[in-house]
Amino acid sequence: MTIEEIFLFDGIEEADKKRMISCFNIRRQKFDVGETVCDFDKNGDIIGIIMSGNISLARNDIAGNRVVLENLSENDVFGEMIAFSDENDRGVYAVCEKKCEIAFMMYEHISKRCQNACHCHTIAVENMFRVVTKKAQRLSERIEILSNRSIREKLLSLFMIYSQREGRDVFELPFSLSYLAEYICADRSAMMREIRKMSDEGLIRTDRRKIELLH
Amino acid sequence: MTIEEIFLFDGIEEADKKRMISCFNIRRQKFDVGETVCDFDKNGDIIGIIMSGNISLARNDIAGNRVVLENLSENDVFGEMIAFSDENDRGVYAVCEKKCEIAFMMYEHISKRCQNACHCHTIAVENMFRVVTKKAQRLSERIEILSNRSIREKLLSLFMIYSQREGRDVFELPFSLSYLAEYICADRSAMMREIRKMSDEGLIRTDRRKIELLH
DNA sequence: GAAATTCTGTTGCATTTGCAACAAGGAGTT
DNA sequence: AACTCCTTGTTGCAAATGCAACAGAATTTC
Repeated sequence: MTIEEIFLFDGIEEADKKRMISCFNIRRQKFDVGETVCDFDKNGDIIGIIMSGNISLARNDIAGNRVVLENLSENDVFGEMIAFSDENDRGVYAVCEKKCEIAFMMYEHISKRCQNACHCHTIAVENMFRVVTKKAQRLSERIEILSNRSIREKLLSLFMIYSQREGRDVFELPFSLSYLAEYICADRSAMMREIRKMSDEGLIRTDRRKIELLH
Repeated sequence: MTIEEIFLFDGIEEADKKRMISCFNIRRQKFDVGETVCDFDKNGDIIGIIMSGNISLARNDIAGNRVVLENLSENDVFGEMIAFSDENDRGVYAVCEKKCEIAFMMYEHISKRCQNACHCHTIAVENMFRVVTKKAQRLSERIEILSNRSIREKLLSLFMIYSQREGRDVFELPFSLSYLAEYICADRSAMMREIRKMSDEGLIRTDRRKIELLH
């Protein structure tokens, strides 16, 4: 993926696009699995756009557990200005999950008006708006899942979402069961136990990541 | 609060503002406690801005429990386009918590360009962007709280956020303890028990909604 | 000011969950 | 083939949690 293809510049003419790119002062950087992509304690005003690969935003809680806040892939945006409250989120960082390339830029280039490219700026803000809206939707969806009190309800809630998304009762999770447990904020073994119980009771049928909702 | 004071029009000149308001075709409506403000099953393309009072966005889960997704007050925005995924969120509705007045408008008036008021439109989108960003921050904050596995950790996480926000170790929750339990998605009695335990262990000192973080 | 409603606080008990620990299977590497 | 790493799957046990039910305090409503 090239910088010109970033969603931020969708709908902007080539000439203007080139102008903006040099004006935005974008820095590209590659990362390997496990590397820290960005530490938000030090980089409050930076935003990153994922050109390729996967990263996750995480935090280490008081007990030392890694808590995954979000998983991001191509075309997703991250940055303290976008999603974190400036005061409270000490210790949030982005870490590479799959070899990735990130485009970094300063937030103010988007938020503040650039003298030369007024119209392009407008479109860029609209593009940005669409992305943040989608992000809010995803966060909202996760809250809906997490707001269930039992592991069983969390799972059913998530399974129904994926089932509807696929349009049928059988579907395959796009991530590992370990990750699923992390996502619904439950202990993996407790989750496995619950999945087995649900199978025994005839609620679902499963084979590894393949899930079937019965009736 | 008047329509002219809505954040959406911040930074727009009076004359333009008037033009936009008539163009946006805004409908104002008052609601009493308990009334349904909006049912998103039927109103996918509407957005509402709270002029005064309080509402909450909620969903009834499979078991019939009311699950609060968000609580909103003056100047907050809600609408399916803003925060819900169009496919999965059947059964989401907004309900009045404190006598309120809402300004309703169609989403496309903001998203689509109006022939007459191009520049104003730009500013409106920027204003909207700021609000959605703040919303994403709040959702993110709640996920951080919910991602803790125990009630104790959820409480500590929330208490620390409020304590930092106030700038000191003593603070008063802006909502009831019943609501707090709903917000952290825990059983109220279990939460009360945990609060007492934490007091006994000298972690906190509490008197109703007044909380003090010790050491 | 009385009545109704909500909020705060408590307890016993059954169930769910987390934790720790282990083991088999698959994928990828050397 | 041997090795490593990660995923899936399992279990016992202690601890945390939800549920149901109750009661006094505070707040709101009429």
